[in-house]
Amino acid sequence: MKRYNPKEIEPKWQDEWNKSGIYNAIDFDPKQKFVMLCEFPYPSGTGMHIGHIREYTVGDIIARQKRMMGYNVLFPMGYDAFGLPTENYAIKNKISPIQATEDNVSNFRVQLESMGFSIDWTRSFKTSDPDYYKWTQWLFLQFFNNGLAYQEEIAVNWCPFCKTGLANEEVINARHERCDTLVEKKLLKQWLLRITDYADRLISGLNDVDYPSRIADQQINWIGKSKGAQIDFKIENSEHFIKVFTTRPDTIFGATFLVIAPDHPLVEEITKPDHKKQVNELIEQVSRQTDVERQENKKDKQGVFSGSYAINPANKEKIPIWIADYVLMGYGTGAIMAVPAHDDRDNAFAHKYELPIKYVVEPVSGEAKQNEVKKEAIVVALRNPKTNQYLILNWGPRKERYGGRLLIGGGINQSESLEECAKREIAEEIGFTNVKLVSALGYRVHSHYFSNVVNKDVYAVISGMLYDLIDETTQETQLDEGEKDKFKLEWMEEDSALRSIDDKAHLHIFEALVKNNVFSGEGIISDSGHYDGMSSSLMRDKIVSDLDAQGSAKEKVNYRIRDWIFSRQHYWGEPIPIIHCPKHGAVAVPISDLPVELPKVDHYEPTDNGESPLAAIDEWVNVPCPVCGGPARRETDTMPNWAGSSWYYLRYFDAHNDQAFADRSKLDYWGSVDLYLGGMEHTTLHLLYSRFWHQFLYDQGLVPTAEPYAARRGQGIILGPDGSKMSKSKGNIVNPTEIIDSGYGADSLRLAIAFLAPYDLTSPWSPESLGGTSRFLNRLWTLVHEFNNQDGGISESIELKQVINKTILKVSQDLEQLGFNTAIATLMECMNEIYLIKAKDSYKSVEWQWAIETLLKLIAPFAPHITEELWHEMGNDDSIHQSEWPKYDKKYTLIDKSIIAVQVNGKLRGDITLANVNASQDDVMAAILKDEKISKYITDQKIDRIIYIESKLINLVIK
RNA sequence: GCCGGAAUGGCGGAACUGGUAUACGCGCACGACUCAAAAUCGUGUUCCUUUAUUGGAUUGAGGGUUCGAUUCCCUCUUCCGGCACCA
Repeated sequence: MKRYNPKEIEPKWQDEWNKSGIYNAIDFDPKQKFVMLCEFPYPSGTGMHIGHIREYTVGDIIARQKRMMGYNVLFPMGYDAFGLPTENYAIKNKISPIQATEDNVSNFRVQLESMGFSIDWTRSFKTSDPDYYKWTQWLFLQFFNNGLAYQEEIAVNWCPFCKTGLANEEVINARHERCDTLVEKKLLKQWLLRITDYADRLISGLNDVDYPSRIADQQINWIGKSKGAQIDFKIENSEHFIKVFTTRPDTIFGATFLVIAPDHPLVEEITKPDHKKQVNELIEQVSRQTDVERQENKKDKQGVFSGSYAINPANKEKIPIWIADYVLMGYGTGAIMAVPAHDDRDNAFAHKYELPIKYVVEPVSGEAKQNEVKKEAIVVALRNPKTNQYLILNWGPRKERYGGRLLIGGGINQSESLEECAKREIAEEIGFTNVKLVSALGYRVHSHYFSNVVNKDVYAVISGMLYDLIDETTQETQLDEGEKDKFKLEWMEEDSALRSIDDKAHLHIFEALVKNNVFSGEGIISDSGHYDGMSSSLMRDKIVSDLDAQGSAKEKVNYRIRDWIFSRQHYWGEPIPIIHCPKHGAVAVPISDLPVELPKVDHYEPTDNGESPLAAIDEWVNVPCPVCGGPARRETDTMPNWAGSSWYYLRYFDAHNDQAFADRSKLDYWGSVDLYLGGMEHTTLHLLYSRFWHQFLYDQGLVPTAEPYAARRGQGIILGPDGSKMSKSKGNIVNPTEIIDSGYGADSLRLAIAFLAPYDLTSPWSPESLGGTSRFLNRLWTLVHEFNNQDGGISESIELKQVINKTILKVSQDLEQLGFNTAIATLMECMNEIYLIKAKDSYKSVEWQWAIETLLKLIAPFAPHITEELWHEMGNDDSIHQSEWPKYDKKYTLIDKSIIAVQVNGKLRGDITLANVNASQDDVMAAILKDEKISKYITDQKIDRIIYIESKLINLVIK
């Protein structure tokens, strides 16, 4: 018998497929289309890594199965070729980036083919092809012509290692995501794309696509929409207003000062002469700070008083204007109203500079009920300073509406001060008389609860206080006889008290007093004129509309996302197709002159001065203005490497069109991508950028769909065998080419990688699993060869039909949900069972022929080479990959006998087997009583209840 | 701090809308074949107890709902990812 040798059969079939072109997609085919897209690779010098293999293997499995299911599948591949790594690689090796790209691309192509991916190579391209980037430039001009691409001088994130400006999305923890270098700020004139105009659409569009919530949430998070109000505060003795953005306009009566950013345009205007020195010092100090230092100094906020005051438009009060580093010019309006009572940062700042704190929101717990008894009350946290413990009253087990552990509390008597009340309650309930007030909560707490003392619903407005116990001598308590034993006293440390207090209002008071928490939640408005008593959510709408009526506020939505910085100061990218004319400003390069090709030069090293290396090439830079023909200069910045990938999927629909980025009829046919696989790290980069481009193109009527990708799945990272991220320095990199060459072959690798874990899960690579998958393929090989060598014997096996049909059902279901690991497990199980069946009987028959061919088809998407080989060895002439996906026969997937689990009081005590599928409860009970092993658990017991789940389980409840 | 996700044998992981936890694979142990090894095949493999039978425990921890919870609810711990002086 011939041995299974992947090295022999895999290249053979790869060649065969290449020649026959069976994987090429057909435009306008009447079959239903399916676009299976995987993120195209960046052709680096190091070749493909295992992460690529995972993504493309999974994409290939789906593409192959969909093809067998009768879809017209487009499974394309290209190369994301522009960008820094190639440029750096070329500089280092002293070759041109064009050459470096060619070399790397052909290397990738060989690797991709060695995996047997069913890619339509006729539609392949790389983003650095002038034929391709012509259209990237053309699309950029659509943005430009619609005012969505603009130039501005701004402080950009500058990577000193890569010597280029970066988009916010490329900066992770103040470092460049590619090279991990700390970024600096540099003032440069940059091209930007107005992605902020699409912020809302990028959020709402997520409702129309099938993305996992972790991806959608991350994008929503990144866009950072927050609803609030913009409020104008008039500067005293000035015509100017300071606009502040706040999400909590309901707290405006608590605004005791304003803070503006050090780089706010009004700083000079409001700074009084005798404050100038301090203000300038602050500005200088802040400007020296790097982002990292700013992060570190977060806790210690620096600020100075400007000397000016503003008028709070809500109550016309005069409040000081401060300048401080914790307010950022880059978000909102660069100015805030500070409400130290209800904001952590403002609170810290107010404490540091001794600014007033005014409470205007009071928390509420419980729900208001009809006919509540309203009362004023106090709650006291009593501390023993010697032991640092707090007194808790234990009112017995916590019931639905009363009991549990509480602080000391009680109602306030008429004409009694809070302190008198507190002292009285402590004395009455506990008996301590020598206590001292430590602090009182600045606001009250509203609590709706049920009192079992008066047997009524109570609405208490509670003042909280913290007392120290000075003298532990106990005096007789003055409780009534009945009340005495109602609670026990417990002394607790702070932590256990926080965990033990059962009532929300008491807990809030305790936490606020002991931990000095700032209350930033919702509640009831107080100390705010005629708004008192409103809920904060109602107040929020009311105050904005009232102030709006005076013209000093309006509703406002703010976004965290910034416009996309689109300039790069590098050679290896698409030139931005703009010509700067002294008379006409920035002028678009006419379409007939596209593409603006990169000049072929010897030196293209980046510069330190923020200028692109292209700026030094005079003969390329100096061109006539397309409008007036006068002397003008080309834009010398290039596009980021996210440009080419923002629309590449559309190009696959019509890859070689030189009249348009793609023909409209082909765009209409292929529509949007049906399934898009890619890395989680692109969620707020490429995935967001390309959705933005696509939405814009849709608005321009250039594409037929509103969203580019109907469904997206993010892939988990494959870690090194040691469980940590693969990296050169750790030496734990797994090289796919080595695995193929070692003799396991592509099929074993494909199986191992798909079997490893669910696609979206990060998990470590285990080299041993290749042994398992390769054993599985060997068993398949043996099965078919033994079958082919049999001569005669007839077998009719219901069992065989059942096994195969159940496998068809399960594998089809699993693939639908991208459950590759469980699909393979099912196939392995199927193989095990087939071996058991075949051991019982000779198996040359029509039925076995069908069973084995079906099994081959089910395995074909996972292991395309070996199945194609065996398919042909069984006498088929066509390709298995063009055969039809098997359908299951329902008759053989149903259960034909029942094994019923028997539980007694929920504990498994055995099982009984009945021939009848729909056995009644009485049948089952009869069988149980006959079964000694099980019935011993129920003899002499009264069966209280029987729960019977047909053909599955019976549970006998015994008292 | 905020938003996601996760926690199941020695390891990767499985379990549909609550219904026999640990499928499948790896690893390990023993056996067969072999002079021997590898490969292959067979058997076993959650843990504790026991020679075995048996019994008991078990899905990060604690509580709840239920006849029954890996699955639902509450509290907490740890880990991973994202955001973060965002007003």
